[in-house]
Amino acid sequence: MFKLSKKADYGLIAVKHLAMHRQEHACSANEIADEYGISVTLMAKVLQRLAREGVVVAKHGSTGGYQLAKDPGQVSALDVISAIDGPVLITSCVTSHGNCETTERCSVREPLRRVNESILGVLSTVTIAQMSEDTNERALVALSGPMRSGSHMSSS
Amino acid sequence: MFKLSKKADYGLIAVKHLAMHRQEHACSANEIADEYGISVTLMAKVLQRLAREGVVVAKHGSTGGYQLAKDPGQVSALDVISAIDGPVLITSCVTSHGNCETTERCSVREPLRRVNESILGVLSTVTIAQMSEDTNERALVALSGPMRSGSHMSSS
DNA sequence: GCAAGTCCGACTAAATTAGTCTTATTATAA
DNA sequence: TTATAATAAGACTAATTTAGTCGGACTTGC
Repeated sequence: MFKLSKKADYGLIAVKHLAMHRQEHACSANEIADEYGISVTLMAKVLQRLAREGVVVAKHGSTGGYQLAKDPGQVSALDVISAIDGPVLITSCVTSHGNCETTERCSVREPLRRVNESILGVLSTVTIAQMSEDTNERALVALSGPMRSGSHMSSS
Repeated sequence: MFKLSKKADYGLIAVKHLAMHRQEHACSANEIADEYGISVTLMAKVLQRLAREGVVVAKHGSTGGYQLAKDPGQVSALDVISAIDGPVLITSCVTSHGNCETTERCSVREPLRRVNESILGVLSTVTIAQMSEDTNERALVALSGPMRSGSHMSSS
């Protein structure tokens, strides 16, 4: 399809959570997973991947957990997504070395490469800090009423 | 991941081919698949999907084949992709009715929805006509030399 | 030193996607 | 009218990707 993997999704949730508890203690995978009703082991897996890629830092031991490695304003959604899923490429053809078997005859490659860069641009623009701000707004709205339908129509 | 499906890829190739042979006879699935070295049956499957969605029109019979339903300038990459893969949604949460189990607690939904719309915007901007133009440029360049590496660095 | 709690990496299972095969339908051409 | 060449559609298999699990290693605190 054209979808973010669930892991990347969880990764964004986790990183956002860490951003909002930045000044406090390190958050364990257990704590985060519990808060959002996600499988603990799966969340742990996502976090350790983020740690390996340097997005978060892990602290071992009984009081351990994870913390953001950088300032929330310095971490983009693209950083998180590509840390978990690898480089964002909308087609296999787009990769630097990648030539699919259709190679020279395939003329959609160049236009798609341009589209790919646009998407990278969008994703790298959005920072964790922005996503956290947005959360606060929504939380306030949620307090004033349930607000189910309406207010968001997708342009299909 | 975050990748276009192969079928969508093939769909774009096929539609582009049809755009470039617009004034001529209808192109059969066999002809297109052969030209790009793709499995005939798979290409047929992709084309019949595009026909069902109204992107191309099918002509039965011995001199039959496929033709573009609209002007190449009126068909966007998004039209082709969503015809084959369904609506483009970067997360399952983004859908109109869709509430993942994390529902209210998940605060990444709104920011991601915005990102999703940006991507839709990019994809709907690119038309088949543009992609065909681009092809012609590349063909000319290909004549003057192999040109392998260089000229495109991805921002990773 | 010992125990509790955490991270880490390899492994297995499930779901999605890619691709194939077969049969039916349609329209042209002889 | 009959043969031929094309699309249409569905079931089916295989491969890849993604989701989720398990046991081991490490660090802290008692």
